[in-house]
Amino acid sequence: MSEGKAHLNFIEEIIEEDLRNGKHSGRIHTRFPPEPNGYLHIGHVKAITINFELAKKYGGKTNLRFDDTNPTTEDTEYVEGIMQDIRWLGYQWEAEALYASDYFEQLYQYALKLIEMGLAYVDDSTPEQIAEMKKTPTEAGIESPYRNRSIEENLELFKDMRAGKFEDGSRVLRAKVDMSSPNMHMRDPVIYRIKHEHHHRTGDNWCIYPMYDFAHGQSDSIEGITHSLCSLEFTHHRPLYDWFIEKLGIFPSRQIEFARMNVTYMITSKRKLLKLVEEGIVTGWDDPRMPTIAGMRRRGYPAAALRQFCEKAGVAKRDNLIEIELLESCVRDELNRIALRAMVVTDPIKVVITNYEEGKTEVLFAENNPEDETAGSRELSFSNELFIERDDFMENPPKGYFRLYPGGSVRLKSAYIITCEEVIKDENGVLELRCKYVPESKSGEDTSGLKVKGTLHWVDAKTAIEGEIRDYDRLFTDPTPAGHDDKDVFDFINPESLIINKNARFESSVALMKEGTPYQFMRKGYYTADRDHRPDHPVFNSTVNLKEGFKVQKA
RNA sequence: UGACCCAUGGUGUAACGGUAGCACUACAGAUUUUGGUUCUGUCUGUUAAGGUUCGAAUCCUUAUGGGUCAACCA
Repeated sequence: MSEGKAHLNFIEEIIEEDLRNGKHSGRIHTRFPPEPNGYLHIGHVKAITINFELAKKYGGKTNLRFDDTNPTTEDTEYVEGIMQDIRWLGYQWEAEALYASDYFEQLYQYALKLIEMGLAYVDDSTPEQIAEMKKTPTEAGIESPYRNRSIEENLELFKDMRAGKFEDGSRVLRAKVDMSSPNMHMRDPVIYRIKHEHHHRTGDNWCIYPMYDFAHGQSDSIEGITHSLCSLEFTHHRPLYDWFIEKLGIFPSRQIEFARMNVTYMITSKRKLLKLVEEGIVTGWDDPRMPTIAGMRRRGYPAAALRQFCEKAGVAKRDNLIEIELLESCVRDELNRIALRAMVVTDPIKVVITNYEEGKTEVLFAENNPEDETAGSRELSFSNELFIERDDFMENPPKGYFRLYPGGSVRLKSAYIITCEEVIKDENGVLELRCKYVPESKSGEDTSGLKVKGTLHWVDAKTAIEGEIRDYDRLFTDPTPAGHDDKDVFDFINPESLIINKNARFESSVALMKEGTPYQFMRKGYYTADRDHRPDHPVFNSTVNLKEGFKVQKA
């Protein structure tokens, strides 16, 4: 890392302050606490990196704890997916994955303790009545008629709740805090509800389940979490978090809130993401256009780039909207370093080399990665029939165009310099280009003395493999699709977010390429083989384009 | 209109009472067998008004703007 003064974010400042004061003997322990009810997305990546990187930086530990206190929405399927995603991001949690449901008995005991202290009561009111009595933020709430039940009665009722003697929704356990607090969360929050439902881990052992507020802080405390990092919307929960810890006299974990990350052209609403899948706008949770970790992985975004992105985006408490260009920059930066180069012509136009012996095939060599000598080189076949990109030829080139045009010369990457001598057309356009090559201009041993402006990618028509390229663009046409009061995100679906091209010609080495490995198709962009990829039928997903310094205006 | 949080270039984030910096973006230029990479440069900023101070992005006050909170969700 860079020398000089370290720029600490506000969480690091708090941690270093705690370290200076010898708090918790210098121990740092964080946690990532997803609810297993969906797939992880870009917003979670932020939370994951903050928790794991902070612990790493200060020699601490990070737990993975599933916040599984609501059996209605949770499932083991999600547990598996979440663990896979975190591992893929490059993080390893402390020991085994933990579950809030492992603490159900302990939490129950805490609740009994609270009742015994006169700080919790069973309320028989309906949900509507409870909401009514809470009133509004500007108006003090009123106390429930059940608020002053005796401790004995509360104990008996709560035990009966656990024993399954009551119907769902007929009663709840509430903490006795302050019905007139300006903080709505302190107005006697519900801490246990009755749900006769099957839990993905505890099965049918319980019919009462703790609410978030009664599970999260205590779980942190049980695990000895020192710094419990969460997003800003939990700020109002902190007084309650502290209240339970204080009344119960348990380990004082500290909650710290940061602003969650928003990225242009992306949405993170679970409901809306689900709708994209259900309506078939995308092919699934791992569609390469999805902001899910699974989607970004399939798209070809490297885990290191995602980590780098979060680090560069920083952490603070103000609302933010980070431009997706920063993410793409991180992706390109990483890919430029590691991606092997290859040549693929996406929209082929045939080139015949008139002065090259027909039937002859020559082997040329091309470096795999100019950024990395150890990446070695590969073989390319060359013959009198080639393909180049349709965009790389213009009959009437504009000023500043230095690709191929009638009478013009270009270098074919890692091969020879060619000159266009004849254009064969029909009414639909250019059919074929007839060119001469310069034998002395062979790449690496060029004695021709010729200098050309342009270098084009190409493939040998005789050995090229035909295949498919799936070109992905932003899913939405608006940078903040969810940020309009008068419009829905579905009003901003980009109709061209996926363009499938089945006419691409790949150099023959594509047969050796593997799913998930990043490649740079020279002068086009970064791509990764999809799971549908086969050696004889290539299928690649576009990850991100190369930066373009020159744009050809289409006629 | 109750409480709480926040306000630095187009975007994000630093500066902890003492030269407003870095990154992304955009735009130039150099290098280049990828119009990529690399390198160099340019543009643009402390929400406002008062106050404290030799000195304020930073401390205080007020205003303005934005956000959050009223699930038996997390």
